[in-house]
Amino acid sequence: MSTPRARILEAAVTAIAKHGYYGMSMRDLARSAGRSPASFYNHFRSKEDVLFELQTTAFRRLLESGRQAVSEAGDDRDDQLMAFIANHVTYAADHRDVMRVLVHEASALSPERRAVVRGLKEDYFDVARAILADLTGTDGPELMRATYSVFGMLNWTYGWYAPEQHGRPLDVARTIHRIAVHGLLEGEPS
Amino acid sequence: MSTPRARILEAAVTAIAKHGYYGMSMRDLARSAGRSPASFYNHFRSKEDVLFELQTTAFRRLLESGRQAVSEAGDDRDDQLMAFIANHVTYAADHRDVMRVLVHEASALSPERRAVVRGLKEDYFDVARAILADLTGTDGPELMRATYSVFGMLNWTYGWYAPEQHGRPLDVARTIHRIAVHGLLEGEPS
DNA sequence: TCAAGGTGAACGATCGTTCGTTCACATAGG
DNA sequence: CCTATGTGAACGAACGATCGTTCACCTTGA
Repeated sequence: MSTPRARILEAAVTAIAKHGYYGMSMRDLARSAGRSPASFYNHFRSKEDVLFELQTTAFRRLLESGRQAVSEAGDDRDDQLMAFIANHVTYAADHRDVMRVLVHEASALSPERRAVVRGLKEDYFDVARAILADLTGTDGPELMRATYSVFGMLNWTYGWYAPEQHGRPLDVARTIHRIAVHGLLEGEPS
Repeated sequence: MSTPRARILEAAVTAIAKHGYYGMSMRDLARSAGRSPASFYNHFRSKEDVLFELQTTAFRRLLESGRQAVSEAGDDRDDQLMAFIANHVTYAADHRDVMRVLVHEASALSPERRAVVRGLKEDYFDVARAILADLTGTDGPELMRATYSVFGMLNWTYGWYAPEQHGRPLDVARTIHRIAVHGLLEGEPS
């Protein structure tokens, strides 16, 4: 069963990912969701509400599954990092349009709502930062640069990953984890 | 001296980076550039022309400076990679709005123009891929995953780098280069 | 019979763009 | 040294189209 709300959200993810928030018209969205533009307003109060709901629910899901994956990975920091990376890459591969909306369309929200999303983003960031802090023993700007760099590898995947060319999501996760921990030259003399 | 075209392009970069291509109105752009909306059309044929010119000139500049940096780095692959990374990070730090437009706004162009930009992107990608291929001895999907991951670290910088918090651009470049080559655990027992 | 959810039409606003005109200035003819 | 003519760039106003949203009304299932 799919409620009207769910159908609209689903169509909105696709449309926003393709054309951007401002590039998606309500008429296009309604047509994709199989209803009239007017019907939309029986389920949402405004266009911005849809974007906000998309971003918050997706981020909460990602945050929650990330925390759970880490907690199930045991005490080894390396395993925890791999679990975090694998969860993120798998989620991104399964919800590419959602990831694109998360990365691209934060600035279209009102300041208050943008702050909510930013808060979720920081919570998620801190999960990885804590692991990397223990793993590397660094802190301060160097820890921040390293954490952001790892997130760079993770967040960029939505833009290039194609299953038929780049292997399974877990292959991508392993590559990223290996680079993060050992670099490209693992096992070779430097 | 700044020509009218240059002033418009400058204002457009800022406006598109802030609101997105569809979110930037011609009236806002004209006001930021200190002229009327009508005057704009004495210098450009359409709104899309501005985006296209922005993306192509910026990408060509980045591509050219990247190639030059690599060619000046000598024969050592590791030095070449560092030169490529440093050039990219420095450019991104000096032109953050441009980088945001490059990363976010490719889909607003017509298919033909999008293909042109994609071609530049692939040329730039290949510069790094060639270095990484020699450096790691890998190829195929694993090489692709690794190259994309390095680009992830690079392209993500525009979103988080703040000079007052994260050191100089060269510090960021060194962190990324170190992770790419040796990983986070350089010098430590694994 | 009555709410819940659907719709076409229309709202005012704003979109990218064009139009007709004016202004500043450069060049050339006498 | 004037004046005439041409030109590039500026402008306010307006174009038709489309924007997000609302309204009055219709259908439908309990």
